[in-house]
Amino acid sequence: MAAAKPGTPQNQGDSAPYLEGLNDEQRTAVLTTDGPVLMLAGAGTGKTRALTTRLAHLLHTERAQPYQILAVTFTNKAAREMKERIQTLVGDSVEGMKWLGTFHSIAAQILRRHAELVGLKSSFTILDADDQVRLAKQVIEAANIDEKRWTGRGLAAVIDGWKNRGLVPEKVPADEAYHFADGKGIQLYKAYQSRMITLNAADFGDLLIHNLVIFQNNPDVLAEYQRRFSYMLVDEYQDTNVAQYLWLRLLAQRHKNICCVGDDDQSIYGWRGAEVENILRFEKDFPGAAVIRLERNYRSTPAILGAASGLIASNKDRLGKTLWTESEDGEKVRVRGVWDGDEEARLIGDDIESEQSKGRSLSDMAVLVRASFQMRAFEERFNTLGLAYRVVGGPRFYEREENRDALAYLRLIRSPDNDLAFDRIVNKPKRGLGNKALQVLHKIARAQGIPLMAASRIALESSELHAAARRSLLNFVDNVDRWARDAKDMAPADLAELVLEEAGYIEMWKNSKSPQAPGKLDNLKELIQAVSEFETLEGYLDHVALVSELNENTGDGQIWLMTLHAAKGLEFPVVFLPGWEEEIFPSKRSLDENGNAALEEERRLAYVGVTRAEESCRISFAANRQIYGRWQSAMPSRFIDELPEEHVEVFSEQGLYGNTATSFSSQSSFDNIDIKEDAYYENPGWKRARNASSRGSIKPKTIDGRGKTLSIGATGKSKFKIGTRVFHQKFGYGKISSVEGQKLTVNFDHSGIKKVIDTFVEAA
DNA sequence: CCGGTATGTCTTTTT
DNA sequence: GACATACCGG
Repeated sequence: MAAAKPGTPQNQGDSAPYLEGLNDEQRTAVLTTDGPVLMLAGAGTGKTRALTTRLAHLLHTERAQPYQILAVTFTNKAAREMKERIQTLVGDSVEGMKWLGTFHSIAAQILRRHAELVGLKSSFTILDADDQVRLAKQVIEAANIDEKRWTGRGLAAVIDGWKNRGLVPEKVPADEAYHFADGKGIQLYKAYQSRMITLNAADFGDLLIHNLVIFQNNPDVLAEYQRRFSYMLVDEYQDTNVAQYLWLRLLAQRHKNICCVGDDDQSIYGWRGAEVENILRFEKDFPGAAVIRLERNYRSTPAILGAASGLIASNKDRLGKTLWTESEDGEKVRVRGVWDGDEEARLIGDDIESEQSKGRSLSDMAVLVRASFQMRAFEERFNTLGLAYRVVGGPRFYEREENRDALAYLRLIRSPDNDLAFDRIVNKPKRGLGNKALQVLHKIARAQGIPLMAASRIALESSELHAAARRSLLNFVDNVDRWARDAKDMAPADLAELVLEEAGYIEMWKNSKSPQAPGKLDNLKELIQAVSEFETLEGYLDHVALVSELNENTGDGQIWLMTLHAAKGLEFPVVFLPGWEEEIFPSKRSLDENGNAALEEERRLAYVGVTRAEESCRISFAANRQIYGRWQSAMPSRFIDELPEEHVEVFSEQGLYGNTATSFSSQSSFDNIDIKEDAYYENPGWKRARNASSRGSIKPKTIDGRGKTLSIGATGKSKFKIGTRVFHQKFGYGKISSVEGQKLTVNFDHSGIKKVIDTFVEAA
């Protein structure tokens, strides 16, 4: 562990009321206002409190005016929360903090002011991920590259990767060109960028890249912002990518009052370009930086904290923290092995009902999964039980087909040059303007270097289109023109309604016999409702570009269901962590792509999961699971083995983790368990598991102090030998091809080769 | 031009 | 198993 080097708190004597109740470290973090500060804040250590108080302190002591503070977060939600909490501390002067927001929204603000310096107009549109892929695809098509091999999606990902690293096409290392389309990667990147300029558009990565270019080429502009931002604060610093890091470093050069807050153990966005390196390197980047560690945890019980700490200790390259708590001992972390995914959902459902019957609110409980496909089993189970639940993160509102279509209409009305919008809705609903007509328009547009709307007008004058197509296109163009006039003196919500109605778009869904149609109509109503909160169409479209969700409805009385990623920053009294199986968690795909770095990131994800829990943390794994419609056998996650056994209690039928009686404690904690609480031992699911395994006694076990971590995986010896024919409940008959501890590799007659635990097969 | 079937894909996700 | 895209036949 690196030695902590707390900075000298300036103004130590300050005794403003907002400082009350802070612990020493938090207080130091608030009062060390000048110079670079790295605040290493472990999970549940009151980070947000320290950070908002710090901002309040800067304002209160008039070290800075609200508009001189740059405060960046990653999500809109985090920005909103920060604003609200500062407001409770300093009141309305928070309104002056116009530089409080996400990286992207602040970069967009700056770019709008200087757009012409990179060849854009300040009215540029911001493209979302879907548009990016579409555009990338067009670029590939135009370059005559095999679209089967090199997809738009792939190109968009490569370009995104470069942008995350702050690389404009000219700066991409030559040897990286070969990663895509036989060396054409950079050329395609260039083509993509010039297409963006023609469209007067910027994607999310561009917002930052353009900022960097502007700052580097225009020292006067950079100096202006450097002067302005006398204090800077960055939340979730461990999630910054290189581009964001460069941006921050440029802006901080003058005053050097930059405070970065983060936790290297919670860096879980590496796959999106985040560099943990940024936080590990902070003291080198900013010599003389004060490093303040927040290590007192106010959230979880000692067992939960102990389990999490033990788990994360397997990672190398950590700055190192020792979390501690004064809270009372609570229950140990529970690990439960079950037969299959259905049973897992059933048992968790039962647990939730039993907690509920003890008076716990549903909104105090959360199910956190590795990947969203795991959610379905729980949704189904909750539905049959009649339990209210709420999915966080699911399909995003503005990414839904109908909403994107509606937005395309509005965007086209606002900027007729928006070819992407034109493409999207010119034939939606069907107007008889299919591929052929579109090809004509594209040809004209490309030949003359004009937008598709303008090309349409020319096509109408020519005879290149059939009469029917021409009539239809004329009608469409006239409509768009008329709506653009209407837009000038109509409330945006009224306009949206009028347009969708007159375009026949509402009608299209009303006539649709798709089972999803009613839901889509509801979404359109919601969208119009959302528009009505804005006074101008521009205001609305600008807002939408940087926000993917509607304002969240509160989750009172509903179980939370979300991915581990979505859970970062949240906390719940009871947390369920299902699906702790090899290949799912850690995710095989992730490991295949990024090896050990990915494994460490998966482990951090596990750490994030466990540390969300305040009182009760319940991990589970299933021996069999249906993935993509196929049954797969699964081994318990290595992360389960890494949990320190003193903090863990295993509830499972004996066979599941393959231990013989001797490798377990003979001391059973069964007698200590409140039967009402753990009624699942008598419920149908449990009985089924018992019958299915058709083996021995089922008792919960406590692990005693022999050995340091759990050994649920491959301990014990199997009684089976290579070559033995066996029978498995789900996979049928097969022959053993290898034995490793109690893991068997079996070649099943009908299900192929699988790894199974020996207690799940019997000699045939 | 449209609507049907075949084929391929399937983390994590904010902006 | 579900969904999206792609291609083919009417």
